[in-house]
Amino acid sequence: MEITIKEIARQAEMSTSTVSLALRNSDRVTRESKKRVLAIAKKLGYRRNYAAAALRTGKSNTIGIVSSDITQPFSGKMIRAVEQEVSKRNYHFLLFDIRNTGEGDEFYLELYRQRRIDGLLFLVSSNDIDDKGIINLMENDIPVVLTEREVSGADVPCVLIDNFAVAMQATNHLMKCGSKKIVHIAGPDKFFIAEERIRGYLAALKNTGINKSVVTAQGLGLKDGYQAMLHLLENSNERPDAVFAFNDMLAFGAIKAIRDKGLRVPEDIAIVGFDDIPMASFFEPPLTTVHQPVVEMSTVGVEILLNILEGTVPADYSKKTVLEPELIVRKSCGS
Amino acid sequence: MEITIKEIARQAEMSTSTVSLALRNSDRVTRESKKRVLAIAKKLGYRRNYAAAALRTGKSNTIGIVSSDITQPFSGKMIRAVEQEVSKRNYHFLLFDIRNTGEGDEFYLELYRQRRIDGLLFLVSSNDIDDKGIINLMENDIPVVLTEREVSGADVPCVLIDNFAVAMQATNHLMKCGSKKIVHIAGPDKFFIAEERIRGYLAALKNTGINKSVVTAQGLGLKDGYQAMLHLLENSNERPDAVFAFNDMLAFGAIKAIRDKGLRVPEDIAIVGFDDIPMASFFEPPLTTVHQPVVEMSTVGVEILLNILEGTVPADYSKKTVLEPELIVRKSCGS
DNA sequence: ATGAAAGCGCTAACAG
DNA sequence: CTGTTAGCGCTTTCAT
Repeated sequence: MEITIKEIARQAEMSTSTVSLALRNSDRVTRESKKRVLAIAKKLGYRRNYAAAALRTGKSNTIGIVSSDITQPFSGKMIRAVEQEVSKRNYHFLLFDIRNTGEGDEFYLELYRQRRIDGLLFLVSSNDIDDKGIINLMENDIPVVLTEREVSGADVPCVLIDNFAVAMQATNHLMKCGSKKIVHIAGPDKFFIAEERIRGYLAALKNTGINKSVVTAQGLGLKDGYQAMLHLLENSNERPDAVFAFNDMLAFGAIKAIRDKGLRVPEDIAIVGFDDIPMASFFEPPLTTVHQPVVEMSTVGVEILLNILEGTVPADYSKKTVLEPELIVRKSCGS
Repeated sequence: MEITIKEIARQAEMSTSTVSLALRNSDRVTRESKKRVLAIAKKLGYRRNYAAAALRTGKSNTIGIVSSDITQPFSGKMIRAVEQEVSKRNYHFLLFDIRNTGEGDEFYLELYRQRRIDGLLFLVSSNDIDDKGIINLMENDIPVVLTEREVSGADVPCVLIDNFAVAMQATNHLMKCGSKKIVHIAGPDKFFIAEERIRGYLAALKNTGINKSVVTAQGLGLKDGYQAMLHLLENSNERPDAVFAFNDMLAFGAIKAIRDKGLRVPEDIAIVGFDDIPMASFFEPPLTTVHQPVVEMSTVGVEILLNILEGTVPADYSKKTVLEPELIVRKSCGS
């Protein structure tokens, strides 16, 4: 038989409402009573039935996490950070890969109503869910927090890094290393951040006399980087001497293509990646790349969402949080 | 205002109980009535309140998924497969990284009672949760399914690959390629499968005259493979000419150590990995490794668990499902 | 085949 | 500060 507050109330000789309040540490209950209730609860091994509480309050203590692609190297890190933060604050989370949830926002609306999730954290930088979708969620009073992107024209809480600035920095670094013909392998169009990084790349090259050349990869995997690079090597009349890749996997794919063509990294072509996945430092040559504060990004995202849910948003709170990435210089651009 | 079955009942001029049955497609309701109910439900945008159903039935339509380490390359794949299967059958899942859940089984018992999860799927091959813990869960009537491991002496449903046989096959392959001194870099002791692979390695070498040599890595990362290999290279009087690594990341780490010592792969030292992560085919040299049917493993695991939950376990069901891994021969052992 | 009624365990007015 | 009471939305006897 499961222990309920009714049973505790009986043993403590109080009403269930007092027990309920005591259990939630309300200050409408005396210390004494709380102590008695807690003792009995502990003795009996009482566990709150969240389903009952959820039915009554309409709150489930559960948030939804939507990931771009849980298969990507750093998604795991983000999710683990989410788990830590969420459990610290006595919440749980339901995880969704956006590639499984179909188009648009109906899925999440459904989720919100059926499962009574309290809010939604998007770990998504693509337009698999677009601005309109996000706004629609907000208009349906679903608390939403975004990482890796923002919604222009609407005040949606978000936590970002400055992709533009760091892409510029990466490109500048390549120039500092002596590269004269720098190409950018961009992420697919559907990623908002791909566009920001393109802009950073272009800005760095402005007025330098260096030609601008952007190839868009088909996806985010090794294969996509390989193909993009191969295309570049086989179809441009002038061989690039440097590549700034949208992410490390594309960079690795590109390196493979470069080597397949009998060229060397960094001697013939220098490379900068993005993400600093574990492999980056172990690859030969060790990859110069941009380290993103992914753990912090997701942790902060969760914090903001839970603060909103609990009405404890700090007074000085700004909807837009910007975190600092860092260019990690290793060997793939020469030294 | 949320739409409830009460509202549907009012509009359909039936009782809530009939509506409830109709919505769940019971055959105690006429076709006609079902059709009417469904039409109205659709028109109104009715969404079942799972919290209420959970309170009433004690079932949450939610399972718990426990992962060894969501940061590992193939955890993402497994989890995505889980998500697909689970949502197909109208369930949800709560995800836990075993490194976040602390010691033993109390955590899951708690989870079961508080959140009313219906069952638990372990995607875990380590003894972070031990046999006793698993058995304890079962004795508390929590449906449990295991992947990547079994519990000796207890009939716990599990889905496995034959680590012993394939490790043997991998080692044999190395011999076939001409290696005479084959070393095994094993996974940490806490992984059950590490021991099985050691046994396979040893069995392959039995009566061949080849010395057996097992080094245990400290962890599963690149760094750990690097250190293990370095240790090997610096401390054994006779240099190995082949390495069978517990997984691909260890293999890559080992390769780095080999190269740092001025040796070549595969000319000086041949390598076989395990897991076939995406990088394996792109690495230089492309890595010979064991491909695990991870997607199938987790999909089957979920299927079994949900079948148990819904009482639809097939008659021919065997508690132990064994899946076939496959040795993928590439270039890292010579050709 | 359908309806009436009870109740899952909890929380929240409201009263005292 | 504590108790009484009602009810969240659903499922499930038990009648009819």
